Amino acid sequence: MHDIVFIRANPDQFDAAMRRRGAGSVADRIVALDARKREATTKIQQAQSQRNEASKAIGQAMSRGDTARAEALKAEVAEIKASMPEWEEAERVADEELEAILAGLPNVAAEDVPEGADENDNVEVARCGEKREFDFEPQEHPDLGPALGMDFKTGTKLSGARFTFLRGDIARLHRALAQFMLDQQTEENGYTECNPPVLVNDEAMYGTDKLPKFAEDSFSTSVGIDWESFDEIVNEIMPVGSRSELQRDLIREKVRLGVIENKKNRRWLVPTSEVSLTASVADEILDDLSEPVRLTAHTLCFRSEAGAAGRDTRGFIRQHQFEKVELVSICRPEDSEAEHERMTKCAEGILEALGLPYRRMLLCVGDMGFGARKTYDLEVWLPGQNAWREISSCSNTGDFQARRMDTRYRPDGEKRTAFVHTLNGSGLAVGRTLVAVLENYQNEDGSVDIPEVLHRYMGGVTRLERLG
RNA sequence: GGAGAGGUGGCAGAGUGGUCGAAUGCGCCGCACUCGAAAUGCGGUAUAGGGGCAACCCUAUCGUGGGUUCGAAUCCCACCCUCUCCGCCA
Repeated sequence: MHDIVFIRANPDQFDAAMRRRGAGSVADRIVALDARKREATTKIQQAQSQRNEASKAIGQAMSRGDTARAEALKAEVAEIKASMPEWEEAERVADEELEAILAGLPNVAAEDVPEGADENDNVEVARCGEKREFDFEPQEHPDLGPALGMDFKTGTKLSGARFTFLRGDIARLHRALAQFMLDQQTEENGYTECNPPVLVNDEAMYGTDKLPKFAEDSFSTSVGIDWESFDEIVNEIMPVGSRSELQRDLIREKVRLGVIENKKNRRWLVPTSEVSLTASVADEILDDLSEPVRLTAHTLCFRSEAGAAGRDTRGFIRQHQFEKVELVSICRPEDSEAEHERMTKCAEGILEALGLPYRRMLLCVGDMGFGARKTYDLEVWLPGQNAWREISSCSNTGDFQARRMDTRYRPDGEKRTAFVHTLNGSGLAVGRTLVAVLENYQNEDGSVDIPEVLHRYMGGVTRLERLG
């Protein structure tokens, strides 16, 4: 969410920033709506002020027993109030449109974010670790995995495409990775371990900029069936006189199957625990931010992958359900750049401990997410695919989410409040890390060595062997 | 799911139609007393929006959204949340 006061004062600068992010020029429209809204607000407030004064006088007249005076004043108030609905409507209309426009605009990119259209324009800023020399042709994980218990067939049988069933030691290795990541982030890097809900309400999703624009990317849930709204829906589709019992039953069945959505008890499956962790401070005024609030959680994440039809359909890279250890920081504006660097290092530390080669990419404006000011992606080397693949994304959102969530702090010694900055990063995506371990630590016979740091989580198992 | 109770400032808690942004207590800040501290006394202590160079003024906010009324923390409706008991459940 953007600062309307800033847009009002710097419309050209704002337009330039939005054009940079591929949004059109909107400042004129915003400023006009804002002016119209404030005009209406002022009119309403003036009327309210007069009404309040007159009402007070009526109270005084009544207590004196001067009913004639009271009646005269009542007539006066009626006149004052007559003009209000019109202005209230004008305010509502302007405000709704203004909100709709503002909620759909991406964050302003930081100045040091490179220009560019897509991932090809991202800039490599660092590379770490040595690519392993293979004396055989390394396999891709979808070829390697099934013999080790990565069962794509059963996943598909249960849930459809993009679901996988892990069985045996590979399932344990997956858990070990998550445990290790969580331990490192809490023990070494000072993050507080959290275990948040993964089913959240609209407010949490809106505050972390997943709504309203990206509703299609997440799964939503509902509880039971709201039969009262059902009747409304049925009447809308088909007025009472015109429908047969059969048609009514069909509609009823559609509601039951969720074809017609029941919004009443809706909750969202989080696409990332960034949503739960960040929104945990929504509506708060934080007292002390001299040290950033650092939160981490290992949770399931759910994504519809609506925009990725056909991409990465093979393998474990892009699943509807996956696990991730998330890092979130809440800090003062002056600390967020340093915190962004620190957070990225915390994510990199996992790759280094696992001995996985990676590179750090600074995303160009065209490839950045909606809410980000600046983003680093970490890409891990996959020798089987002979490619770098994203395994972490660390973003500074500045005050963009804080404004949506209304999260503030009190700067030292000041009476006023100011918006915090929020940052989020993966430390790391667990499933993709499993893929990286498989491809980087594979042996010619199809077994996979388990990195040393994971041994203490594996109960004596040091290698994944082919099953049966 | 059934029955009941309730949601008021940082916290506790009063307030059932008018001068209530809201008593009182606690906490916090300042001042006085004191060598210093405690105790005591006095004063202050919400957020947001709009207007003004400023002092300051206006408006809104008592879970949320509607409604009744000249006027709503107070009355009515819907929703959300919390607690207690019963039922069910990992």
